[in-house]
Amino acid sequence: MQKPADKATAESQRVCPECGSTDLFIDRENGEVVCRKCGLVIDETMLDMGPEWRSYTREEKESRTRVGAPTTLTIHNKGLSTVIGQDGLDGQRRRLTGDAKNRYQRLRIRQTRSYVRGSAERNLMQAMNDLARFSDALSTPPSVREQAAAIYRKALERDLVRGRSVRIMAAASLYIAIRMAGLPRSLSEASRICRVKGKELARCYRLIVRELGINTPRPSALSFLPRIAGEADVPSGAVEAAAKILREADMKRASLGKDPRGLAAAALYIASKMHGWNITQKELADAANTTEVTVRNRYRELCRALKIEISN
DNA sequence: ATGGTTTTTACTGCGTC
DNA sequence: GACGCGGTAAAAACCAT
Repeated sequence: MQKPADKATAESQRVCPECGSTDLFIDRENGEVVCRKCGLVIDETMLDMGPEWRSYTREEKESRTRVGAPTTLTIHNKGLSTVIGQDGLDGQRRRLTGDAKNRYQRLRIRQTRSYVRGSAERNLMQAMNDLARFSDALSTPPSVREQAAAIYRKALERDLVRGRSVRIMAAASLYIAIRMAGLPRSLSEASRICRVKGKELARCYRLIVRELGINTPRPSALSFLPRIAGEADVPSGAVEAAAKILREADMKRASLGKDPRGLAAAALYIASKMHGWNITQKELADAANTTEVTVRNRYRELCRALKIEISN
């Protein structure tokens, strides 16, 4: 599914494929390389936390229906379904003999018995389509998209999709994959870009996570730093400083239960202030998609918790 | 449903450019 | 006066029970 570590070797002189910037941020915390300009995650060593399609032992592997790694999960099938007509004519539009008619009748029955599968294929086709668009819009790396596809297939298998919108379930699968990879994307962001209702996205997200027993780590404020910094035009030196602040805050348990984006914005605010760069709270709040008030509150808390003071 | 926590909305006062 | 900042109260959103 994904290659292990063969390309984690030389990330020194890389260029962002999205915007061409060479200003890449190597986030050792998450093992990612992130473009400071546009926030694209270029490379990440993703943990495959996929629930069941991974096999740990030989017997397990052999008991799987899909043996070995599938080439890709993002293609619904190879277009190999066939429909058997009912008009009692053969390929040359001649009448079939009674014998042949019976044979085809049986075939048709067998095929309609597998109707579930046919419908599942249609469903998958639609879902993979949406998934492709969404992952494109959210510029997620291919591995995440694969993961999302796997999650969706699993959800479909478990009959979680019935009665729900394919679009939303696809978006939810993608968002889960994003969370599993620890990418800096918020739910509201995902819902905006995928054009689905945030509430419903959250519902489907929870449903899948619960039913499939996936555990999604809380998004780290660290992972949001490069993006917010880029959007607010904070000098990149501030990112490291802010990261330091956040790590310390984590250590002191000062960041529990707080929105990571607000934390990241506040840390950047402190960092830039200490360096004499003037970035306003509003700019950071906008970049982080939160409010001034939240930035202020986090700012205050961080200062108090870390006992650092800004001269001013 | 309910209560606790967090974020948002809206408004105010203060200092400075 | 507009702007950035700090603070607060109340509403809304969220989460677990």
